[in-house]
Amino acid sequence: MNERRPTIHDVAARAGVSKSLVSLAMRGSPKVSDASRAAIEKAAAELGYRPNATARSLADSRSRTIGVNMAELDNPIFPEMLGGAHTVIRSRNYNTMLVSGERDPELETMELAKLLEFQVEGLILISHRLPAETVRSLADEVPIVVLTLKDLTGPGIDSVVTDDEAGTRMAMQHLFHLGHRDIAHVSGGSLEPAVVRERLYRSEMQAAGLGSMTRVIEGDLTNLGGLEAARTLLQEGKPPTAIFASNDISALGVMAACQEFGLSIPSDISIIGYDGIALGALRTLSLTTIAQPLGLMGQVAAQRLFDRMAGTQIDDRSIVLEPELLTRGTTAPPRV
Amino acid sequence: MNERRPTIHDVAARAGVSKSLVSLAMRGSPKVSDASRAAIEKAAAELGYRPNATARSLADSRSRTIGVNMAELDNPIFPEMLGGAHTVIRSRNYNTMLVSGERDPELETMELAKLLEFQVEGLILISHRLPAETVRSLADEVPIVVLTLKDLTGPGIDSVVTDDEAGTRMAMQHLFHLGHRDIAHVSGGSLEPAVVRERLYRSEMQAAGLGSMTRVIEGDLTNLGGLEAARTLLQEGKPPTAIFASNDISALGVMAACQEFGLSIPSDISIIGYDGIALGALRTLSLTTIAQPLGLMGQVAAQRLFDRMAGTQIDDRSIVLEPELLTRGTTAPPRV
DNA sequence: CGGACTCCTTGGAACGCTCCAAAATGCGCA
DNA sequence: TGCGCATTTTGGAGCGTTCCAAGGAGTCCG
Repeated sequence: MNERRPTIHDVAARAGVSKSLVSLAMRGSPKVSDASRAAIEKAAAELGYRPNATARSLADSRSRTIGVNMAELDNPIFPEMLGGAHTVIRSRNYNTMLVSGERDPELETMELAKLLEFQVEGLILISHRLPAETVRSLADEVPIVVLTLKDLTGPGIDSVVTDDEAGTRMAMQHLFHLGHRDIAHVSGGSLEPAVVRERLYRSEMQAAGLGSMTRVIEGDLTNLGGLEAARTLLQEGKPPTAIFASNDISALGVMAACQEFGLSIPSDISIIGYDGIALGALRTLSLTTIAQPLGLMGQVAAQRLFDRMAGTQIDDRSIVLEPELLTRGTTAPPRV
Repeated sequence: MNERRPTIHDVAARAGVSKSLVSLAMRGSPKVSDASRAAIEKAAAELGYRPNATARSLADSRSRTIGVNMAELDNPIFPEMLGGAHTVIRSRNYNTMLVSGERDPELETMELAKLLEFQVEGLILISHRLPAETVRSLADEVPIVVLTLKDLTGPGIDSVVTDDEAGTRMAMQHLFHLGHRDIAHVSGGSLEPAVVRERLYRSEMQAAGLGSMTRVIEGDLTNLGGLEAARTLLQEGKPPTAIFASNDISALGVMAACQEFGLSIPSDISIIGYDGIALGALRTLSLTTIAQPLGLMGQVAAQRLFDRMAGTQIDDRSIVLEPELLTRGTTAPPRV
């Protein structure tokens, strides 16, 4: 490796100008004469000069960095959102500092603290397990956008979500239109989106006069959880004609269980998921689902963050995007 | 947001000591008296003091940050590797700065330049599209570990790969043992691992006296590529009894094509992939594959990087990990 | 030819921390 | 009581930038 990296001083010396002028030239200021600019660029190139972003951050107290927290890697919706956010961040010439709390609130708090020490100018929480209070106190130091959870509000906190009520309604209507009446739900635990989906499942069943057929089996949004929930359900006796799973990953588990029980999809049983993970489009799976615009959510989150950072006085709010029904191969009319 | 963040001076003033002592205390130096330490901690807590990592980096010229490049997000092997690397980086109390070149060498070069400006102490290239020369010149400034490509060597460059020759041999032996002789290969383009896998497929066929049955259809490591390659193959006439795909994602495409052609897996046709993506374990898919220890590869890469950064004089080399056959549901003896 | 401008260019003071040499303090013991 | 030594504490000089007020060099015009 190198001895020492050349600094702005070295460039200045070599170009025969002052460090201040080099600083201006490096930032493309229009008030540098063509002659000086040329000399500086030449010197910089010869020395292999690279500006030191750390020093720059310190001097102008702008880190040009956004912190992103992603609690879990095993559900692909999060990397997809990350991709969207990342694109916007890069296009603004900012950097992304990524941390992961691994679902452990304490670890997560520490990781976020590190981000703040690095002076990130904004925070995107792609998924988190923090108490609302902690998030609020962080928001006191830096603007925050929370993805997928809208229950969290407060000064300096925005959220980006999709309309889970509408989405669930679309899922149920899709099944109703196909002629299903005996529809079970594999739920997803106590996190907000799962709760909403379960609630809407129930109310839609009720509204369709199918209150008595309502069946909810506890899942946990994982593949295995879906598998086991569906096994439990199918062991009980007469299978429903359709299952609405709280997310795609668990829907895939449900599919596996159905296959184990010799049910063919969609002729014996229809399955619909929620999320729209890229994976579900694989021809092998072809999962009907309610798609959230995952990449877009990430983009919108990042954009919102930049607006906020720009200081535009804007209200704290949830940005609600619309989900979309993707009819693929796992749903069909019930057998008559 | 806040007016101004408290600095070490504010803490010093409030605790009635010098800034130097606060600096020592904050870093847990043993030479601070208990009384001072208590006073400092109290003051810091009251002010909500947070050390400024940027200033610290500048002062001791250590950024405590590792840069990671991930060219593409759509093959899940990369996020899995990222997860492994991330864990190690965090455990060393370092931060991860993530960039993505989106398969565009020019963009990628710019992104990496930004990382260097941020004074990252090491670089992990989880996937990249850079000319070898560019990588070598980067390695002049900072240690680099390259994942999945071993053709790249040079001072300061290490790589972490799995033994693709052994892996491919395992795949072929697995099929041979099951009794397959008519085995086709869906290849993966010109990147190194795919080339090796294709070469070994050919030589294994040859060695088994099946040179005349060798059939390679051009794929591109994507799902769609696999789908189309397999369609082409199956249209040709008599299908092989087994297909070895260059990676899992394309193997899933191959599966879809087989289903389209009414072939059931594994009774009519066996399929084996390569990579061991988590997804392949989903019960719905149950893809037999040669697993690379993806998370471990990321961990090893990060560890290697830290060794290198510690200045231990070590040879540049490829670290080669062993792949493993995961026999799942897509392979079986051929129909007799 | 001098003043008023405009354009460029400059040195020094931040930014918030670490490092270092040196000063202050405290303690044991002769 | 005083000296030596170990333990604490301190101010100042960086780290590589940006920012700013001010200085120099031309240029134009009366």
